Amino acid sequence: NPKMPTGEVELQVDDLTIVSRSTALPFQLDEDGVDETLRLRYRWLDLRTERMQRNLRLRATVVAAIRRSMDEQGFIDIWTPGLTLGTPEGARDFLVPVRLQPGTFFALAQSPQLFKQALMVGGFDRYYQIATCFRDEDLRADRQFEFRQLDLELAFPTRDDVLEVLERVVAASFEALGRQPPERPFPRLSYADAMLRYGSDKPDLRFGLEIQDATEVTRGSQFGVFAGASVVRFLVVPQALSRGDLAKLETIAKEWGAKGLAYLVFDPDGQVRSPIAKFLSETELGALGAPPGSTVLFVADDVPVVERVLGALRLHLGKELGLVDDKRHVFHWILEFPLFQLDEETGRWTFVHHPFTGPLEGHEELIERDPASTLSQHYDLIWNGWELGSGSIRIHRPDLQQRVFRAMGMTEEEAQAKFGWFLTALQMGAPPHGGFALGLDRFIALLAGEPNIREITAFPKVSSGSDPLTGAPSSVAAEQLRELGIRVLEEPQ
RNA sequence: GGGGGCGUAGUUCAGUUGGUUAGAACGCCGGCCUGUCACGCCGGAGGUCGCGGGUUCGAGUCCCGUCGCUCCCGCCA
Repeated sequence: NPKMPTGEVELQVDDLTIVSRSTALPFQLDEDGVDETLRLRYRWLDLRTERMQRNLRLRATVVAAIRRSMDEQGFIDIWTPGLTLGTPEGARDFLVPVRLQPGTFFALAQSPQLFKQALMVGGFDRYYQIATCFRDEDLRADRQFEFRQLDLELAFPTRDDVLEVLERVVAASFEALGRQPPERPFPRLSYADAMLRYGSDKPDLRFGLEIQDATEVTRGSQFGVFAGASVVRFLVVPQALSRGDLAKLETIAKEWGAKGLAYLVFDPDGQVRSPIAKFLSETELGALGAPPGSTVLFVADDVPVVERVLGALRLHLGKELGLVDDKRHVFHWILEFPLFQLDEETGRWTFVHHPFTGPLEGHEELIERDPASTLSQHYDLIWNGWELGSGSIRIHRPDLQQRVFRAMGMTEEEAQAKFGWFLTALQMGAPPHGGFALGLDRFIALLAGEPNIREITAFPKVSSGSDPLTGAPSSVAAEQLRELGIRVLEEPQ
């Protein structure tokens, strides 16, 4: 049968020995759409499917290419501990009780961050590792308790040196799969620009539909909502939307925190449909630059709300109206994130990414004076709207590190208690350094065209955090707990 | 912690405005078939409609609760 790959092969059987028998299978391996829990419970069968074979082989190919690229670029692979010191900041730790010292706990590493910085002080000027990280937070399509990241750090790098390393790794991965690598260097966009034009710090740049600002035009508007808002921004949708479309969009806008969604529909015949048209002058209407056959969607509010809502609408419309070109692959960098953000619970300044991120050159003296305006040397790598990873040029001077801790309301004693060993390390001739962490699972899921990272993980957990294959997690024997000096207050259901 | 979606044979699904013995395909079991290749033909087994409660003469269908899965928000330095 010429239609089959092995259609020209014919075997003549002389002798047949059955070496292994099978019971009836719980599902058929050539069928799509089998319930995922069932697939995971019998993962050894699911792994036989073409999809899983393809995905895990793709994963191995990419990992091999990454290691080759890192090796060629002069990085050496060093392991850092999985069992380490817990940190109250950041993600929740997975805690591991310690038998030899009852009442104490290790935390499973959330990232090798401080260890890799210590490696820089230790004279390994190009380190990398495919590190397993653990975070006890709710699972998502793109998040598991444990995940792998390509973790790397360099001594004496410029920001562009770091970006170059990553761009080569991405290109090597594409090449290993026989694909055309994305054009380099990847486009770069400041955080401020990204928020202004796309309402997101990880915009999908496969389509335009940029957010525009009308605050200047509407400042003295007759329309009170516009006149009173901090900012008024809008999207010009290249379609005259129906009443039903607009109602749907308003629902979305409200879900994201907007009080309402003002619109102007410019019908193809030149008519304007809108409850607010009467408030707007010819000058105001003209300044929007919306042609017939389009719709203008306004959000007027404080800056964060406007950004969030229009960012969400832009993404929704991009998909809904088919503006996203699935064949395109857009990698880009977001640069110059703020260093601090206000913690709404405590009212204190806290770090945006982690407290070891260096301030942007020239922004050092803003740390105390104007935390909100202090920009950092942090950068994110984005692929089609997915955050693939992030990195920064770190703080390598102990005095600067202390100032950043202080700006976040941390006393010297607190800083010592939490990061004392690390501050001491910085005091002993730490070289300037910086690095990156690339989320391997997300990267590979995207390369494989899979909608979630379970599909590129051999034995993943489901979103409740349990493993349908082994049944983990489980309660443990009383004797085990006694040995650890632990008493359980809540029995499992 | 919050919001949306899903849950019916082993699997994927259908199941009318609530109505009699809950169906199909594939799989499974038995039989037949000496050129098959999604083999074919004949026959058969297989259901606590996720679970619990309620409304009703009557519930797969309506209501309440609960469990599981999933997507999202919060969270994820």
